[in-house]
Amino acid sequence: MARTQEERKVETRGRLVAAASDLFAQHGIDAVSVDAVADAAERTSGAVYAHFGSKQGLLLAILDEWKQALVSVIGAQFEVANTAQDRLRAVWTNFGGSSEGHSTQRLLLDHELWLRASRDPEVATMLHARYVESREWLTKGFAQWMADGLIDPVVPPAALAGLFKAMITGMAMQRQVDPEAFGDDEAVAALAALIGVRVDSESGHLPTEAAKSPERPTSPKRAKSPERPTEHRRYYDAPGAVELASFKADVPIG
Amino acid sequence: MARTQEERKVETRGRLVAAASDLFAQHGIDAVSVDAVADAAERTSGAVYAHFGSKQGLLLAILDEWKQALVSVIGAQFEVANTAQDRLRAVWTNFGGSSEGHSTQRLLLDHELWLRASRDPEVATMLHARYVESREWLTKGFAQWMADGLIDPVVPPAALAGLFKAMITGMAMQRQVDPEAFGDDEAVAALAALIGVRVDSESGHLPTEAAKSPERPTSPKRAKSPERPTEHRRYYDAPGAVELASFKADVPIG
DNA sequence: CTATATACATAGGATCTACTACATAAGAGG
DNA sequence: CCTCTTATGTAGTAGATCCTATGTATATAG
Repeated sequence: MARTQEERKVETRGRLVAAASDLFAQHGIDAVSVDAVADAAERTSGAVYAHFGSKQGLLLAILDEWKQALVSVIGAQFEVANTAQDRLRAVWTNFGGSSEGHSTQRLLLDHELWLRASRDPEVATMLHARYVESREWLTKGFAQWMADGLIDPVVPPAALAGLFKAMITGMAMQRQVDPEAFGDDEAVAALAALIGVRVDSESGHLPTEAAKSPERPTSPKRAKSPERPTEHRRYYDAPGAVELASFKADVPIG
Repeated sequence: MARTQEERKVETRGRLVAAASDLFAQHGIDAVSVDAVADAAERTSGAVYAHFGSKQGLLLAILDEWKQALVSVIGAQFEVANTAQDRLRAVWTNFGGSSEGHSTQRLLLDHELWLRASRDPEVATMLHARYVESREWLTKGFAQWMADGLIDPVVPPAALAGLFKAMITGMAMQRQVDPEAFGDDEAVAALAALIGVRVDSESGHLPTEAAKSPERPTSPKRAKSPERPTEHRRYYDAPGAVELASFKADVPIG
């Protein structure tokens, strides 16, 4: 079986990155030796240094590899369900809810990287880029939802994207150490409150976008009765309100 | 200067724990050697092993030491301001807002411990205990606020405590890597939405508790007009609603 | 004042790890 | 086939780290 050198190279690189991701997530970066990674990839440490130059280089390669994969995953989740509540639930179960298997590994590795980024500028730069990308993606989604009248968030979409990710991450962390802190329903309710999901009080469901979209085309001012003093403040009332375009960075979910 | 042996022992133990906390937070647990800790405490590694038996033991001792300190800090923050909005702002600036100095170190060490807890059951047990304690404390506070009619959260107080901490932690993380993701105002707005701060629409302030408390003594059902289909769901409408007593654990802020 | 126990210091061993030269095998090109 | 280049394997080193065994000075007790 004659394989081209390029193929060989690509495969081992893939093997090494995959093995490193798994091991780093499972045992922590510092607890995993370069040799262990190479063994798991059925290669040797020589290959690691030929490809990445150092253990740090391997780490950065992992980060680079992740930029795309993540966005597409969360994107898919957002499109399957068609009530907003169900979408939130899907996202939550996928990224924070299930406390075993893949999503936990993702969470652990993400935190490992976060910690390193807080101390190593090089890692910080790459992680920041990843966050920015995912934030922009989420921002667009939320802006569309707003335009469709599906949601009525307390902050503008750009900030909403960051806060949404922050909330998911925070909730996932909490659940990891203390599973009884809150239930899935409460988690979803909290997310709903943040993004201001409009709920049909009878069905508990959001109208479908097709039916609703023409009704509120550009997120007009909500007709609120001035005599209700306990209404939540909306972002367009708030003094610190900012425009969508003024935001530049965000944090991804995985 | 004749010091009793007990005094000597207590002092070195304190020195070691303090030095370890600082160094671990600053450089990460794995990057700090036992000798480095001892040096910083002006002792030797022998003292470390005499006191804690292992590096892990030192870690657990740090966790133990922290259980109290934290609760009192956040407690103080909650009492200084008297509008709910200002209290939220105070908590946020103290734990997540400022991206330098003490609060960042706390954040880093907290994450370091969280990561270890996710892999080491022994650490997990202690961290869990710490979370439980702080959750119970927060729950009481929120329950009181609800009774005073200050807030109208989307979930019951017990879950609210966990979600509140989750949100703060998540936001602080986000800001660490991407400071431009959202502003302080948006962060506070998000917290306000979660806990359902009642805002006087004219002043933007919550009435003082003294003035408000007699008015709504036990968080009665909010008079909501049935014809407003986009109202947020409240926890007492939700199917997964749970009683306060059924919650047992929570996550501390520091 | 002597004896014992305590709290910490000192020195070193065994192990591990990131990384480096060098070796080898296999594809690429003529 | 014969050479050049590339991808990976092999072996070894220097340094760091956790921990142990033992020494020592100070406090406490009789």
